[in-house]
Amino acid sequence: MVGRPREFDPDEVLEAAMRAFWANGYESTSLSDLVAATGLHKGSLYQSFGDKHSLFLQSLNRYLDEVRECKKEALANAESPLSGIRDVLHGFIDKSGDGDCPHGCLAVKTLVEMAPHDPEVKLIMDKHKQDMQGSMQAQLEEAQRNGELAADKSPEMITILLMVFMDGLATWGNSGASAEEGHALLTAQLDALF
Amino acid sequence: MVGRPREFDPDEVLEAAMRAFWANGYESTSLSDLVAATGLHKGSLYQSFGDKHSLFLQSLNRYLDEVRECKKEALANAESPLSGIRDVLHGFIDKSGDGDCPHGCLAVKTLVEMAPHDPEVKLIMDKHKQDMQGSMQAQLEEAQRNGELAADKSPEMITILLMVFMDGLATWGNSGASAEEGHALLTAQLDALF
DNA sequence: TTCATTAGTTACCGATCGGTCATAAATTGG
DNA sequence: CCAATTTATGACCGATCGGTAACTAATGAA
Repeated sequence: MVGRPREFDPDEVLEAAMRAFWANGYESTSLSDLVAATGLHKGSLYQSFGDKHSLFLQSLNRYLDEVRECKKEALANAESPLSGIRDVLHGFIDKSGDGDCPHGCLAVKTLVEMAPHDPEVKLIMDKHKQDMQGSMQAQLEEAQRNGELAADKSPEMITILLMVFMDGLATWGNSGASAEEGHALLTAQLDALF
Repeated sequence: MVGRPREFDPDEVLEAAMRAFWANGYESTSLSDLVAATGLHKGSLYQSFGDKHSLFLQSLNRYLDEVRECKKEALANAESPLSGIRDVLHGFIDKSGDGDCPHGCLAVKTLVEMAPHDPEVKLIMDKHKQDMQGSMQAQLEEAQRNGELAADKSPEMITILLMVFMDGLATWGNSGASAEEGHALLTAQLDALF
């Protein structure tokens, strides 16, 4: 038996909630904020997504899925392993700063705000880190086999340095840096490492 | 005329409050937490330090003062301009992770959590950034004059890349990296840039 | 000793927090 | 049309939030 049909698109609602968390972080985003952002009422939110923490986890996963999708696309269309890396990272900068998205990176915000004391969040972030690290390192190893990356470089170390750099760039962005500055810094960092 | 003498050391109290904010961030640190951390009552906190936001600003300034003091010492005792830079940054890693301090960096936490929507905090952080950037860049320029740093390097770019890297490292630390890993990564980053 | 002044303590404030529940509305199967 | 089921809505919950005011305690100056 089928009851009353829902009047909203769960996907749109989750997207709206994600943006709210993205803009303000977990603690500073109240249920009222989420109600305002999504357009539906408290009860409906709870019925469809569970409590605030659960809604956050779903928002976070959605965000990370988009990040991974973005990475996957960039790597698929890349001309070479090394330029794939470049494309992925420059793409992240574009995504973080474009007009309709809140500034900064939800992943970094979450890492700083929640990971230290929230095991569920930490698990998700650790998994994501593994995924990013794994694919970037694989890419660099292939670049090394192709001769695109010098043999004396360490793919693992370069990968980590790039990931740390991207985390730092997201933080740096909070003090007002633009996307262009971000691209310039990333280019310099890549030149230093390759 | 002199009234009843205060029964606590304002400096110790501010240190305790700072650690509380450091460990949990601004929003997640409630007045009850601060009362528990400092040992005094709400009323005394307000009388001596103003409201929560004001107390946070004082805690933040105290933290940043310590950071600058740490930097100043390291530079004063350095064998050369470039090793001064190394000492400062490795010193930061030691300070962030040692036993009696909360993990991570209050500055980065604050940058991520508050700077985007708190102008007073942003001003403080911008000033701090200027200070750090200025002294590091000056150090690198001197290194360049001494021939310790190659002439074709850009002191400004290296400075920013190092600051971004340190921000990233603080974030990275939230997913469980140890101080030793931090030192190893910093060494690699320095080797890439110098 | 008295009094002004400052600090410590407690009870209390309205607002908001995250979360629940009873009810109304909308749908399909019988 | 009626019952069963699901969703939407808004009133309501206790707890906690940051903040305040009234009162007590301790001090030095007069």
